[in-house]
Amino acid sequence: MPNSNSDRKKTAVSAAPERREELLATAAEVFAAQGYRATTVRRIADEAGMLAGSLYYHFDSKESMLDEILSGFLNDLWARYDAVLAAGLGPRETIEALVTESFREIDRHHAAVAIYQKESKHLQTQPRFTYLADSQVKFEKAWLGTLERGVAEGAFRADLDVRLTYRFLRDTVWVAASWYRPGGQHSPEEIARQYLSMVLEGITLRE
Amino acid sequence: MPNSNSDRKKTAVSAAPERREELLATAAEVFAAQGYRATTVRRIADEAGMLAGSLYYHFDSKESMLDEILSGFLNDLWARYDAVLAAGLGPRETIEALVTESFREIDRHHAAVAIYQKESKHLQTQPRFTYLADSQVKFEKAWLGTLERGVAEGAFRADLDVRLTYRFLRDTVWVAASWYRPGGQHSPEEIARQYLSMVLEGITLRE
Amino acid sequence: MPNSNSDRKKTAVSAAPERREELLATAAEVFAAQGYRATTVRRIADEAGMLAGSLYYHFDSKESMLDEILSGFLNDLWARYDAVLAAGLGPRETIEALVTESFREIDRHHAAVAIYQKESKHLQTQPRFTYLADSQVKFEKAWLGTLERGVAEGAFRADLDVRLTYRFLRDTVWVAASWYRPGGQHSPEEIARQYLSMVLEGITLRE
Amino acid sequence: MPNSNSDRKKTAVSAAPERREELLATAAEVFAAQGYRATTVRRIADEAGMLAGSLYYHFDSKESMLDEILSGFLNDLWARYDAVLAAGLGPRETIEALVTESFREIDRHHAAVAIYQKESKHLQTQPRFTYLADSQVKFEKAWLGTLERGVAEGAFRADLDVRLTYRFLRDTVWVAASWYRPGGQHSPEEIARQYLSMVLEGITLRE
DNA sequence: CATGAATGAGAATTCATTCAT
DNA sequence: TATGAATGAATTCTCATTCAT
Repeated sequence: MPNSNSDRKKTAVSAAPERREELLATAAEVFAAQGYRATTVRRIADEAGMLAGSLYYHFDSKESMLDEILSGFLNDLWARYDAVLAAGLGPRETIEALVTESFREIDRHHAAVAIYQKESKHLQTQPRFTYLADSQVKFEKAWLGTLERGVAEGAFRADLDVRLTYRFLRDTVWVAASWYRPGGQHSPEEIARQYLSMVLEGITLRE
Repeated sequence: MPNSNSDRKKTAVSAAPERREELLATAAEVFAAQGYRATTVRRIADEAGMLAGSLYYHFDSKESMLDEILSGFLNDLWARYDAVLAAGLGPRETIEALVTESFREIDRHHAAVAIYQKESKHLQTQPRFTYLADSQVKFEKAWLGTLERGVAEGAFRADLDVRLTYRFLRDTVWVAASWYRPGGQHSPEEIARQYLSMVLEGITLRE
Repeated sequence: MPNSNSDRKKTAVSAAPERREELLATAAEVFAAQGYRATTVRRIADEAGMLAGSLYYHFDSKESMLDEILSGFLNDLWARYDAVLAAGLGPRETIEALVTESFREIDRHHAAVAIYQKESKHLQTQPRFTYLADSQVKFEKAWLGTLERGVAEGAFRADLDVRLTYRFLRDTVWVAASWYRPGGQHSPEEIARQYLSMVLEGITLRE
Repeated sequence: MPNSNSDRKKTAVSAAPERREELLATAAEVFAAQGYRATTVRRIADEAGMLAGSLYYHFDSKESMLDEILSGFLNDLWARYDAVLAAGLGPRETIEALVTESFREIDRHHAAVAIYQKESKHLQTQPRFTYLADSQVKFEKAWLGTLERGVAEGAFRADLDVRLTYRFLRDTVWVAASWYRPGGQHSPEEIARQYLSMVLEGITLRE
């Protein structure tokens, strides 16, 4: 598990875990909309209908809210990725499954993903968030490995720079969190299908 | 014109424009690395070898530095996009040219592009930065229009959602700013070529 | 209504109004003694026994403290002036009542009056303080009108320039705030009596 | 002489004394309009058509400009007051002459007088400006003395508090600087005449 | 004489956080 | 659990002043 923070130090009271979740969801929404730094604790409290100080009954810092949001998302993500990777699929099918799971994660945790996109790069440098870097390494291993396997097995083109392709795929998928809104026109699966079609076949028409 | 701020209100002094540019480049680098909010004016000054207060001889606020960085980038971008759009190319060639110019812009203004990526969404709501929204509208018109023309003329597949394809392309290109470093292994043109190949032909191998 | 600011935008919190009043009184005292600009927020906080930042729990800016002080004074003043003007007195009695009420206001709000004297002229130009100008217009209407009525009815001399007389009276009264200290030798009523005697009868001895 | 600063330490260059006077006049105007503290050196320089730093060729500080303005005014004032006091006039004539000279001073130095009104009280506490306090003492001696002499000789009413009357007269005269504009409708002498008439005879009509 | 570019000492303000109630 | 009131450190910005050119 990349996120050592999942075994939470008993922050404040362990009580009413639903309230925590509610508050975290609220916080995630605001972090995603305004950026972590630009978000004041007071703003989150407003949104939650309480005073800023009251949040400290539930969490011990603004940073720990962020931590919990991000590690919650990554835990969930890896549970699903690991299942895919353990399934023994071929390279193309693995990519398809990973992309689909990713869009489902965006659907489930869209605020967390948006935060992850924006903040992860410079958070990684802080000790508390090294699990972000760990996750990225593992992520790269999974995707790059699959692509290389695909090239070796003749499923994917050999004339493309694999690292470039990896980045292309990775960004392409996650950046969708910036515009995706759950409950919109397309289901995650439908978006995944279209994305995969573009990525795998290209947008050029052929007869 | 998306960036009405190009006709700059005579900020502090019109002064030595090279110094301004230097300072803006420094600021852009730091903003890109740490995020706009997380960047302190003092940090920029340190990087520039002066005291925080001294920056205010050249700019009248941290925000106006950001403004100048973003509008400078967008002005430049639109000059090139407009040239492409005025060239009367076919849809596929237009897309190729736009993608190539975009990677060249990432090369020239990589810090500005990174900032744009991270901050533009919530900056758009501030009156001072409405030109960001204007630019985005114009941007969408140019790309979406070209894609639609391509579908109509049989250059691009008709079975894909065009808006989705547009977002896919757009994100695909710009997000590269997050990892691109000028002077790296690949030239902007080389990256553009690979990206275009993926996007146009897909990554699947065919005989 | 001259002081549109009386319907206060819910500043920080509506909170314990006594604390606010205490703090405002402290602030007014310091503003009056040192001048608004020369007064630091830190000085007010010191005087109030708290840290500078803590003041911002109660007020959202130094300026809003000033605003509240001045509009509080003017609200009070106009309540009393309006009562006098509605009482249907003759010109001389009206002048006597206005002068007396004015000295009572100086007694009640001596710091606010001193601030008003020093700062009102250049504050009027700021949008937030237009009510100062409005008040002055209303003020002039009340006093000038009464003087003119007095001249018309033969109560006051006709050979004096009425506007000059108005300014003379107005300044004469308010400038007293610069030396008046509540609880001093003379009551406001006693001072009013002497001032009225000078203004109405002159200082020359006659048999 | 109360203003020991008239024998100026050779500030910067003694050169071009007309330029100094011009600059001081400009500074005085701005100080009077915005208040000393609220006036920035940059604003004065703007008004004078130069850059802020350039002022320091002429003066060694913002404070020394203020000093020069105030002491210039007081020197001039006392030259005239002393002449009046030395003329051996009766109390009423002395008062008349002092009032008239005062309004002439307001005409000549209206900005300086306005500044004096606003700032003198708290400047007095600074060592550099003790001459303001000295002047006030001398001033009180001259006016109070004349009033007392007038009461003793039967020229003025004995039923008024002399100190109150003194303050009344003093304030009444100087405060006029806040609205007086040279070149306006009334000459200083005309204003003096009306003021004296009010103060001496009162504003009540008598047959 | 004047400019341009800085300095450095505050100033107001923000905000995460604490804590007694 | 939540509130109200504060703390204190940091942050942006201001401005008088300096000084080499």
